[in-house]
Amino acid sequence: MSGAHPIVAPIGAEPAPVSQTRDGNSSSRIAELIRDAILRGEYRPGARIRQEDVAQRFGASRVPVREALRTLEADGLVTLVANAGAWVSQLSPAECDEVYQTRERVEPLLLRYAMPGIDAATLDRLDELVQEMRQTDDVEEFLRLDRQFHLGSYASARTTVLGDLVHRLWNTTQHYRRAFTLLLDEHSARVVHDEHHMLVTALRDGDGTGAESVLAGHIRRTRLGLSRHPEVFDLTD
Amino acid sequence: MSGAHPIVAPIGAEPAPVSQTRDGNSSSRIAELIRDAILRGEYRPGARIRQEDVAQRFGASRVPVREALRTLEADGLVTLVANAGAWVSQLSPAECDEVYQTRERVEPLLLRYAMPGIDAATLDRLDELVQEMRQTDDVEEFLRLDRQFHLGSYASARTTVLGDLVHRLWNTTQHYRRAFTLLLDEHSARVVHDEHHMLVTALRDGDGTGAESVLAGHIRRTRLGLSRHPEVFDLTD
DNA sequence: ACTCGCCAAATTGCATGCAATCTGCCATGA
DNA sequence: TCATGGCAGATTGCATGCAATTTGGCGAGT
Repeated sequence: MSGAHPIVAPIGAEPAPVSQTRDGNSSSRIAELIRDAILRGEYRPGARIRQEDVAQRFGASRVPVREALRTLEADGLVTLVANAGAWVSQLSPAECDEVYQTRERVEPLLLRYAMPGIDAATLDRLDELVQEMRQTDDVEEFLRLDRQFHLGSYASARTTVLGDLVHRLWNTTQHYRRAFTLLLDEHSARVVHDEHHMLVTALRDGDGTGAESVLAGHIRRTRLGLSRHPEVFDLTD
Repeated sequence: MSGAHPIVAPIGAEPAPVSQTRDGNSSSRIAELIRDAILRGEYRPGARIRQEDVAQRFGASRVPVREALRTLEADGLVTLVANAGAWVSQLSPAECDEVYQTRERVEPLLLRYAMPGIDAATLDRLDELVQEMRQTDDVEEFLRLDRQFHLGSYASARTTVLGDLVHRLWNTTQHYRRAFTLLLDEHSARVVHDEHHMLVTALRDGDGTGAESVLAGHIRRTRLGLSRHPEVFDLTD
């Protein structure tokens, strides 16, 4: 995520490079591959990541792997300890709560940035996603759709730092969303779907304040739900 | 900043390493040195950073320098372009506005986290800083005191991600705060000082909501001030 | 049975060197 | 005069190899 939107196209004292992020970069590629593996749940929180393993797996030497791990550390997905190694980051209940409180304040802002760019086609697509979420029973499928729904609602925001920040917050809490989704009873699930629907309705009505408020409440509800299920953080791997 | 508070002490499937961040790490050390140089203004926005130069300057090879640059890229202080090089990041007016809007929402939250830990001694120290800011005429001194004041008011917050996030936001806007401070007329400066004083008063009264609101307004005022001075972003290096 | 200290294997940290790519300048031609 | 192509120097990207540190188990001692 980070690096996807460079803070600025470098224009400097010295001639600016062409801004074509070729990304033929081995370390960027590896960072993305490890990130995906973590988000998919292939690497689980607390699991150790050995440089040599990753290097061999992706056909590179340990140097670009180390750079990728630095990137992921800053993303909050990996915890590095000098001379000891790298582990997939874990969140304590308090830390997860912190991330959700941050999301509660920041995502409505990002949504506001996105609103001018949300057209009818986007709204229809969001409605579709709400329906698909209502119909699926598969946790992984739900997670994928939920992510598509929310990040999709932000997609038209022409931001640089804020979009990246929200992506990071989503990534660091991905595991706990997965565990929490498993615990959703039918009533809670219905509330979630209704809130999604209310969000789309507010967006369709051009009600920015309403949309912000629905979204904040939605995140808040999830945060409170998580705080009632500390067992989500027991990683009996 | 990032890495100072690992998301969590790694406790995992495999034996957990001792959490003593020895930081004898060459790349961490170099990241910090470059970060300081950027914040001091020694490297200016848009300036190119050559790996070999940094390596020689700090007595290391290019490998740890590259890792440090990756860290700083994720911090938003450096922009990397594959096969071309590293530049000190620049913010466009729109991006800076974005960062300030984010701060406006996030810093009051961090302040709320900090409040329970703010004792009388801290409040006295904050008052002292307000006085010192009133008295100084030196821009660098003011910047230093202002940073101490605000980050100091957050210091007792026992957070992990939120504290780091705020530090990052402060760092990426440091150059523009410096340029903006130069433009402050006497009236605006007085308003700033008064707001600082109001913040301490609210904190002393245990008025959390008031403190949050003063802080949000303070950041907002600065943001609007910046938007009236686009020349701050002309980097005639 | 339990603790402590030590040693070999495993792993990380980094310097070196070479290949790939880009930058900036100069020659060539319109 | 200006645009274009291409080459040499400079710079980045990465594989290799070695030194430093940690890990985990074994044995001595209590």
